[in-house]
Amino acid sequence: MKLHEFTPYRLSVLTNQISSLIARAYTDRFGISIPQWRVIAVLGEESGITATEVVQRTAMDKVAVSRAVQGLVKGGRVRRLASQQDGRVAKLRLTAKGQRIYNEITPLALGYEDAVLEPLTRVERGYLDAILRKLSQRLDSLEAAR
Amino acid sequence: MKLHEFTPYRLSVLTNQISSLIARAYTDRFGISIPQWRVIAVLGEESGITATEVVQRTAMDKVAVSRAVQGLVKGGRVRRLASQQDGRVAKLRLTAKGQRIYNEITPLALGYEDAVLEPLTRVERGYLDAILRKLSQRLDSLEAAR
DNA sequence: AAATTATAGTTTCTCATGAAACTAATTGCA
DNA sequence: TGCAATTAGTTTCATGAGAAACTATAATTT
Repeated sequence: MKLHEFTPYRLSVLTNQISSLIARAYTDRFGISIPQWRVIAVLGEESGITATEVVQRTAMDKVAVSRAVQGLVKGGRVRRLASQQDGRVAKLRLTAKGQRIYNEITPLALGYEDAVLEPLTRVERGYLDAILRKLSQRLDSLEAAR
Repeated sequence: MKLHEFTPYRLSVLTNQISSLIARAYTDRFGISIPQWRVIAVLGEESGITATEVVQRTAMDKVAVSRAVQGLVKGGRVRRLASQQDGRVAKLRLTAKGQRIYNEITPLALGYEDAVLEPLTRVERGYLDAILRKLSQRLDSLEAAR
């Protein structure tokens, strides 16, 4: 049993390295956390969705979404709009300020992705995509089976 | 910008899924955390090393190692031996109980690895290994450059 | 040898996170 | 209709993690 050959361990170390690299950039330049960035990203893709829909699209915990949205609302980056039909839910939209962050942060994020993937060949990138797709599906079914 | 196509995001979600699957198994069956398991794993590979050497071999934070070791000592799984030559350091060894956990947990861990990687072909596994190797190196150099 | 600097490891403080409990509103059903 | 069961979202509570400060020892400099 060699820890450094154990795939879950290798994945974990690598992912933490990538996440903290990117998290630092987000907090330094925009003062937002990764959960907040994820919320902005999905609202930038699709506006007017509810917190529950954000949960479904991001695999985030609902508590995490709740807190991220709270912070974004406080910072004037997201607006909450009470739904007419259902008193429990609120539709979420980026404010102009939120939209501006989305516009600025997107190329930054893609730049980091490029920087990280830089050493991979085109073929390796294709495999990476296929592998991630298969493993995600696999984990979903392992979780479902639990 | 599609979040679900963003590689760092995909890696992060996948890794968290794998980690919590495995963490649950460790805590349920052995009452140890992932940091504690990592310490056990390196001590199982190489006995008598110091906490600092554990830090170097695991990419863990030294605070995390300190706490993990504390818990393991308290649980009678690890023994601390003051060094003769250097009053600051302690050599760490698995106790018989710790060794037993190592022996039992290793096949369990490898079983999880197999279960997770099951949908990948032999070729994909080879690529995964190469990709992880390259990306880890890449992240090390991105961190060094910071 | 005394004073400075470096190293091993721990403690403290602050913040993030997830599970469970909770509130408020809605839906389903007797 | 009215009561039970769901659902959306928040709050509380218990952990866990990292940064910085701290203690004790060792190495280096003068």
